[in-house]
Amino acid sequence: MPQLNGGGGDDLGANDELISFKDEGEQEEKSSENSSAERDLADVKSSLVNESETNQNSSSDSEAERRPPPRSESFRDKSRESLEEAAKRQDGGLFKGPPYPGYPFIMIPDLTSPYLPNGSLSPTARTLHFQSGSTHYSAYKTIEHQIAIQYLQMKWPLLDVQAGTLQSRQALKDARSPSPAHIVSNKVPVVQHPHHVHPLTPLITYSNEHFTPGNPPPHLPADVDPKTGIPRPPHPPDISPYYPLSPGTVGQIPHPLGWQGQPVYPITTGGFRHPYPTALTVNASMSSFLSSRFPPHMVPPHHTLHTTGIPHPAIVTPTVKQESSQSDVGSLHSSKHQDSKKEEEKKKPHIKKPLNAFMLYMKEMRAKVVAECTLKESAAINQILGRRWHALSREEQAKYYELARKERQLHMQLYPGWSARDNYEKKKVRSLHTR
DNA sequence: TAGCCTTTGAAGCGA
DNA sequence: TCGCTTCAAAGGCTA
Repeated sequence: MPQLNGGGGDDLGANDELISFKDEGEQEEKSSENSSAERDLADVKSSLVNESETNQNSSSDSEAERRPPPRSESFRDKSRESLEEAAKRQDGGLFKGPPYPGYPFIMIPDLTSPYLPNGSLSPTARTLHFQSGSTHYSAYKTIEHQIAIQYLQMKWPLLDVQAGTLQSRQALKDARSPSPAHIVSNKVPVVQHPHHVHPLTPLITYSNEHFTPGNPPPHLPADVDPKTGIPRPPHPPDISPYYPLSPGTVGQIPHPLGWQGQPVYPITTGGFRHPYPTALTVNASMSSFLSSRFPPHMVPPHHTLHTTGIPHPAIVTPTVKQESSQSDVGSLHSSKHQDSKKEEEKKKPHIKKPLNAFMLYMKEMRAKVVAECTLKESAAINQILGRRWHALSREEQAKYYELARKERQLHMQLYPGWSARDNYEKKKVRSLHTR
């Protein structure tokens, strides 16, 4: 497993996956990623994925430059000309490039100076400094700092963390992703498009409302307010920006990214009986989160949101049971129904497995891939995402491994007795029948 | 309408 | 310990 600290960690991925990146040079990785959308789209559009293809014609130099040799994307090299032709065709129509300027490439922190005098990052500079490589990662003193910054960019893909560009992008954000905008304005979001809900929302919900629009650009100290210049408390190295709260302590922990000492986790403990002991503040962000993670009928109206009792995304209330109960109201009151209802009530809510690193990555990038191409089938999208996952640099992958690790840690804290076996056995019966 | 497809990673389980 | 299996998300597709 790759580790942020270089070894001995728990679960940052397979070493064999990352070894190949060590000698390939991340610069090529970045460059390849820049064009990965076109190639991915071309691949998918031409033939989705033909796993049976061989590497007989894989001697393309340009291809070798863009892709790590160990990752023999066998299907990629076949009919390269046709793929390029397909890409050209799509380039003129279907493929329009990333709809979000600088995203996801902006996720790559760069300490060079592609920024405009006002601190913003010119679109051209974004591309250029993206292609210039990632050697500046070393400028970050700690991986956690890096993750925190990247997290800000992940949380709001449309939000240019560079100070000064916020207004120019506000229109775009408002039009396509209300999350940054409404958080900025502290207004209640009206509609949260599922595709633009940040996939890491489950994590964010534990620390939402803390990322104000003036998040410092990566090249600025994270603890300085880019607007006011007021230094902010640095991120405590021992507290995760994603899971800083633990039962009983969350109320006293000011979020490291919080502003002017604002309590980030206002905790109300009264009457909380949910498996999640840490009462989560329900606000605009949470409302959006609920809308995206739960069926509409499960999402209470915003005005009824309470500061407690918010289910964790991992908890799936048996909606079918609820619907069936509602449909039976006033119709049947047989004892059989009542018995089954009691049994259902006794059943524990379905606690889902915590998402792994790739799942987190998929959730984040799915909307982008869908936006770049017209594909909507998850099977095809996942193929693209799987390849992009392998194309990620170690740092980028480590970011998701770290998120997944924290997700599991939180999951363990919230559900001490939960085991993957609980869900495993439920579907095992079905699988035995179907497979 | 349930299940499949497709991806990676975590976890469980049996040998 | 190793290898296999299941599940997590997602949405179109299929029987």
